Amino acid sequence: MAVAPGVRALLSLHQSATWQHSFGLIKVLLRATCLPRRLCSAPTGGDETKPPVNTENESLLENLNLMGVDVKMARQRQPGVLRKAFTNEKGLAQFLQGKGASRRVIASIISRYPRAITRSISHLEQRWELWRNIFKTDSEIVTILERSPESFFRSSDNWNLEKNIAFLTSLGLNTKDLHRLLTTAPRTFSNSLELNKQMVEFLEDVCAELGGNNPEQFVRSVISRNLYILIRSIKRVKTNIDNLRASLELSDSELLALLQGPGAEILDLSNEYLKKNFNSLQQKMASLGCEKADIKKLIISYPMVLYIGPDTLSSKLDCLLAGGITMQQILEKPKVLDYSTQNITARLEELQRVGYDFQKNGINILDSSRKRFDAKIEKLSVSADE
DNA sequence: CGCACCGGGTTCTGCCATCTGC
DNA sequence: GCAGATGGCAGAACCCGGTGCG
Repeated sequence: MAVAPGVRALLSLHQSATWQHSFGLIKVLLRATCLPRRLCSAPTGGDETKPPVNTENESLLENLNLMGVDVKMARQRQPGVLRKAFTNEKGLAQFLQGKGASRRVIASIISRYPRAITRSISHLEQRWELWRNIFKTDSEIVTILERSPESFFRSSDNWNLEKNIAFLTSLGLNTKDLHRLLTTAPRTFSNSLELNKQMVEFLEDVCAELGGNNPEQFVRSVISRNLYILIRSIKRVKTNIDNLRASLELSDSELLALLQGPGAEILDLSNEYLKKNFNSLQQKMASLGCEKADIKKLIISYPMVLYIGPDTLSSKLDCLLAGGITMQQILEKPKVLDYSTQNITARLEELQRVGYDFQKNGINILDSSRKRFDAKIEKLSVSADE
């Protein structure tokens, strides 16, 4: 999964004369990449002199307005960019247009992440090339940019990006994993290599401390199950792990199994939220007559239950219980909690209509796709008519 | 054939705080 | 003291279908 060979050469070129450090380069770039007439904004009347501080670049504002950028929003987000003497809004717009972005999308990107207009064309080309190592088409990238401009533009360090790709690949993540990762949590790739390494090392340590014998596999498993893990702080993940262990009184092997299994999904919840949900779950279940062991069993077999907010969970449980389902059945088939309260309510009504017997048939029917559920109901209705 | 088990797909940014380098 | 770079935070589920087994 090596990065395209040409990219490295391009990168080192760029490194030796960066946008920020060479005014000469800026001028060359501007001449090369912008339209002839007022390529890029310069302060009114200003020559090469810096504009007075706290003064916005008028011609830049004009350009942005013409491009449909929400200048008010841009000012609110990154006021400093509007004061810059030299920017590359037109070059950026042309570049993105060439990749298939619409005028509206380009304006939206700049409005939400103004610093994008400080990136040079060569920087953009290099970065795009690196993303293209993972995405098959430009339009996929445009979609991500529209969704999260910051993920693409926040860092000016293409070398770091390249190193990140190499690092993540070295963990044994395949192309498909990287694709999912960059699609879902693009910020991961703008993290410093060091930060990503620290999280990986932390996870490896967790695995080793719990007696796991394959830390690399553990890390792959956690990342694959929770694509957001690398954009969380170690503190957050560590606190959640510690809290889970303490509140469930888990042994090392139980915790290890939980973390590399379904538990990975809840590691990135905010600490307070996880704690709050655990407490309210505990309270709710106690009020329904559950033992401590029941709670532990539920969370180990279905940690996603801790994802559900107190109100949602409470109404979901009430709804199931009111429909004639027992807590014991829910504990056996917790996946029914996956479905929305609305969905569950509607299904319970339909099932009641055809006289479905949960005691006899179990509750698995609630955990099925819409298609399968409807087919089942259809069949039950027919046989009831006979 | 019907069912249960199980894993996968979708998704998650936009703001603020803190440093750093000029 | 600036703008840039980067870390970190809050927010909060739902649904589908392949497959293998009885």
